[in-house]
Amino acid sequence: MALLDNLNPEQLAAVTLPNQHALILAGAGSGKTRVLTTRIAWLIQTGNVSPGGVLAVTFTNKAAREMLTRLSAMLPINTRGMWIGTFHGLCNRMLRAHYREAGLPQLFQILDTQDQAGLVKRVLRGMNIDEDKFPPRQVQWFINGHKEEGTRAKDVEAYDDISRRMGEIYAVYDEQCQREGLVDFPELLLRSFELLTRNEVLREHYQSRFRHVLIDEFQDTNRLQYRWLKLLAGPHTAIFGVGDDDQSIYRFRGANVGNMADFERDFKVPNLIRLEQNYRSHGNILNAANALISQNRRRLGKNLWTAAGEGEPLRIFEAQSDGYEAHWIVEEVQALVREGLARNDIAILYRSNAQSRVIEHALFTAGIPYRVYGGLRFFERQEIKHALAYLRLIANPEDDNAFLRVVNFPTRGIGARSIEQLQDAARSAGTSLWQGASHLSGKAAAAVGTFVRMVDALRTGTKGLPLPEVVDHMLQASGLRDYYTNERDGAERLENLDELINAAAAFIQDEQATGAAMAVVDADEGAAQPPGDPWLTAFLAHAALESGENQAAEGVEAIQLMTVHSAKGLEFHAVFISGLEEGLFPHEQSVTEEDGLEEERRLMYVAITRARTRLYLSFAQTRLLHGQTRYNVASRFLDEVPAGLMKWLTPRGGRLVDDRAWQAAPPPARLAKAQGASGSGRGALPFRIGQNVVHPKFGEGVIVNVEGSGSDARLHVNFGSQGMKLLQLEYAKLTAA
DNA sequence: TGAGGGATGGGACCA
DNA sequence: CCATCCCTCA
Repeated sequence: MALLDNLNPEQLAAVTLPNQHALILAGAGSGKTRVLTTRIAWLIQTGNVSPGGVLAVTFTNKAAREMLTRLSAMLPINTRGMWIGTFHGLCNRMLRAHYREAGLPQLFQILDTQDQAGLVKRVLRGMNIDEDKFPPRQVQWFINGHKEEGTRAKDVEAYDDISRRMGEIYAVYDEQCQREGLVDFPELLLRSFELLTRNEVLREHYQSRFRHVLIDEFQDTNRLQYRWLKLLAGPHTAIFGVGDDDQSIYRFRGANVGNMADFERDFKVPNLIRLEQNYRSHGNILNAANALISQNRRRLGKNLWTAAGEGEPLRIFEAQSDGYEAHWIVEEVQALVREGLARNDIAILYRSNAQSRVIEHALFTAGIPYRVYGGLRFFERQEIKHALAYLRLIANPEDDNAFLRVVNFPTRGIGARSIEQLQDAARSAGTSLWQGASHLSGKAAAAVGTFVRMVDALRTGTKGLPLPEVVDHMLQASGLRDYYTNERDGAERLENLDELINAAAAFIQDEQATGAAMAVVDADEGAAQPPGDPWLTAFLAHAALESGENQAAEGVEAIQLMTVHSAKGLEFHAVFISGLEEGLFPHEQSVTEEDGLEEERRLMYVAITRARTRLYLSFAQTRLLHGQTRYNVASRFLDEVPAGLMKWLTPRGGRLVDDRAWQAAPPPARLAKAQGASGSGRGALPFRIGQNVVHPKFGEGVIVNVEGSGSDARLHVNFGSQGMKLLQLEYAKLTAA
């Protein structure tokens, strides 16, 4: 069968397993996605299952899209009836189809993280709670944490005053969501879970429908997601879990690697297959990764190998400062590009976003195109959020969040005072702000009334129009377009608003092709047409569920800059891992966390395994972080890679810098210029190593070493009986003896 | 209402 | 250092 050509024995075994539960331990670069999609295609082609009997879950929309694309290339089938998507996307689909049973309004809307934070703040104010004692962020974390454990407000364990109060806030928050018809991300899952738990008929319907449930990135599932899967699996359902415990790097957002072991135990999984042949990296890179990860104690165990040769050694570079490190990276990048390597096949990775600035600066100065991943995405931009708020009001005027966001944007003379009156009116009448508007009197009533009439006109005026035209009309009538036209730096925002019209058009096109998100018109669930515009509702859900990474301009061929986290799943010919310093990578906060160091090591493992042929590791002796210079020790991860695999580009071990070293290697001219005044005057320390000095408190001592330079310099001074002290030159009152 | 000052805090991510 | 938030003041 052509489908199975070119699979290795383990892949083949996984793809053609009988209808039983299976756990596939898929190492980095072992063809995981291929196995998943081929498995689905094989199941369908051999008549084991119909497309409608398949449910496949991923974590990102990108992964879901990729699966669908590959699948339709393999099989001439309509993917419409298949349930392939993210956990949240599939839960949304289920809740749309059974909104009544789930206790939701038909047009419920989805809150993203920002919206949720706004609502939490509103609830806190409404309850007259001190935001210093209950920071909105923590409240949000509390609520989401409990939802992800499957715990409702009434079941929250109150072990002290704080947690009791938090529980009360949680309850009020949920009431408010229910009143406004809003559902946050964890709520999508919890609602869907509760729906299946309580409704036996539905549960059995889905259990018998889905004969094959497949899960990508099993190591990233949280507890609720695992329980959801367990609930969905009926007596005739085979679960096919694919994951890699060594690549579990999302514990901080609730992922529970233990789910893999639990799955094996709970379902007495008869098939455990390891995919250990790596098709991505050269031997030295893999061996480095293997050696590093073998330091972790809690592993299911796996060892990658490759048929490709050893390849090049890892290249290690020690820089004197973060600026040097960036400069060196740029030089290497230029050399690689000169050799003919495509720029987008080169990635520069870092542990935290703050590191990107220096690197960007160096790339920019050298005129090298680059692209930074992360940051604000399309649907998170303020102008887009504003536009979406108007659309939400068209779909559902009871949406207080949307109402508050745009009632006075663009400004129309509705100040804090009027809004307060409106909120009071709504609260005492027990209604939404929209309804509360009719209870107002005086000046506020007039201004708010104008707004309400405008939105009403918008709704009636766009009824029946194609979605892109609805958006276009809204941009005009709301005044958003005018506002950004007159705004000084509004050009880009204006472009984004136009892009929103395109996004709406593209959404409709996609939907007509695949029909994935339009659960409301999903015939086999028997849902009736909703009263509003179903396209608008679906588009709003899409905007909340899909952050819009793909809306970003692809741009020219550019160097890829990103955190190690966002590099997961990607691969490049050449990879730079920068900032390999204790405290940064591994991150300092990780050492106090349980399993923290192991997670950092897994993160490093992910980073290493991104590289196909060339891998650079670098660190800097000094780094400007949070406005002050930090003096670094090389990351322990460098010691955990066998020395034989590495080639040091700088002399090994000369970690501390003295003033002569600075003079021997002056900063490159370009960099010095870029750094301005701070680049000058280096090396001109008033002290030298070996000099005798006097300190007012410690007495006489001798300088044994110098770190850094200029005002950042730190001196190691041996004060004899007083011990060795590390003194910041700027503050220490030292005088020559 | 909105610009600007001052305090504050700073790990990583997707839905 | 930098971004963000809140508060003040014109």
